[in-house]
Amino acid sequence: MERVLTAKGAATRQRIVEGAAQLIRERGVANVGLDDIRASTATSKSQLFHYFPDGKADLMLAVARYEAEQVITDQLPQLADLTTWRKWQAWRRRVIQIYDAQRAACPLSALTAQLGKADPTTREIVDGLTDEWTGYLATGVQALKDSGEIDPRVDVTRTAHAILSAVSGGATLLQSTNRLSYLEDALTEALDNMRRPRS
Amino acid sequence: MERVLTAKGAATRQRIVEGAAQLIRERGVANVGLDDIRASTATSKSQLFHYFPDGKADLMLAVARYEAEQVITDQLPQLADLTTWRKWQAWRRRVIQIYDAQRAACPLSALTAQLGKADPTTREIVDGLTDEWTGYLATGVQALKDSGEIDPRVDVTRTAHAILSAVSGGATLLQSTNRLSYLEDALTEALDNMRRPRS
DNA sequence: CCAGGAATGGACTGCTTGGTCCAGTGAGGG
DNA sequence: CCCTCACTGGACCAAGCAGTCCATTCCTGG
Repeated sequence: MERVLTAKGAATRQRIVEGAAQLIRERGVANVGLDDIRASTATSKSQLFHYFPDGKADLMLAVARYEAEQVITDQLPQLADLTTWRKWQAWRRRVIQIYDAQRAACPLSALTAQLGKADPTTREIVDGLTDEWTGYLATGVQALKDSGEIDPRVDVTRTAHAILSAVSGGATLLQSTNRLSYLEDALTEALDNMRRPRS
Repeated sequence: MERVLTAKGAATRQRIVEGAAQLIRERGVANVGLDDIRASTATSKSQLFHYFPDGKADLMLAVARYEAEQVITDQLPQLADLTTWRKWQAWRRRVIQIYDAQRAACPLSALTAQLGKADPTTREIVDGLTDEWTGYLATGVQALKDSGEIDPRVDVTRTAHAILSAVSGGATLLQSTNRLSYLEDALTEALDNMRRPRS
């Protein structure tokens, strides 16, 4: 599976993945062919198959991995340091800023919906991203509990799930309606909710 | 644009739309061709173009309209009667039941992501659905305020947006991860949040 | 400096698929 | 009864696209 790559080869491969990701964000995966990627990245057909022997599916998987990684790194460092209420707010602003800027598709949902949902490799990528993201959020909720900033009766997992759902849903609706308010409102509510006393 | 349709013709057209919708739910829009639809609905190529003169795009739009309508009607009558807290809970159960049953794709996000996001007709369909859905939810939140079941300081629009985002995000994550807990947790939190006293 | 494998260019192929065309069939209104 | 027009069947076409192949160039270690 793994081939020997020189530094130059690795650079070309990376250029292909990033160029393909860019095109897919702009036009959607259905409207991007290998020839488009070839033209956009100044490569030739044989290079595409040299670096991705299994063809388009192989390349799309690499793009999915790249985008999944981007989703997390775009939110760093805030996502990894949710230790105080103020830092949660900073993360919230960061998330809104990211999605406001890219508008287009949340790569996560775009790729999930469009690559075969049944494909186990795709599932693995998405599951990994979801778990990692949930983990960061849960750690942050727990930190607020530990420091006494929120009610100790708060259910950590459920709260983390609710917050992630808010981001995901807000991003989906942003993409559908081009209105940012869903994401803003959903995040505001989900975060405020965390601080309200339990009954 | 509008052609004369006999009763028989209308039935055939409807059979095509429903069959196409079914196939798309199962396999995703990228993996459904006109020949698949033709085979699955026991029709011929010429019928497809007879009822949808502009071809595949035309048919896909009809499917989108059909699915958007389904999203609302599936939630009736509960969605239209959110006048007490118990009825909100009944709606919540209904939503979870629907998505648990269909698992596959939320037709909304599936179609949104895959048809051209830029296409104004698609946007119109999705916007209409979103607005209608938000409207039902906002009416329900207002009803609880009017009856005194929730704090009068609750922001109706923001709450409605947060709840819709919770459903959308929960559905997206269900589709991605095949786990129902995101939707359950997000809805539980969003609804509980509505009842908590404001500060 | 020279082999040998990595990297690149681009022509070519075969299949899939959206879309066209025309020849028939059938049912309802005059 | 029959004439018209909606309806149906399916062969056929052309374009787009993933994937193949081979010739050529580049780079690096020995």
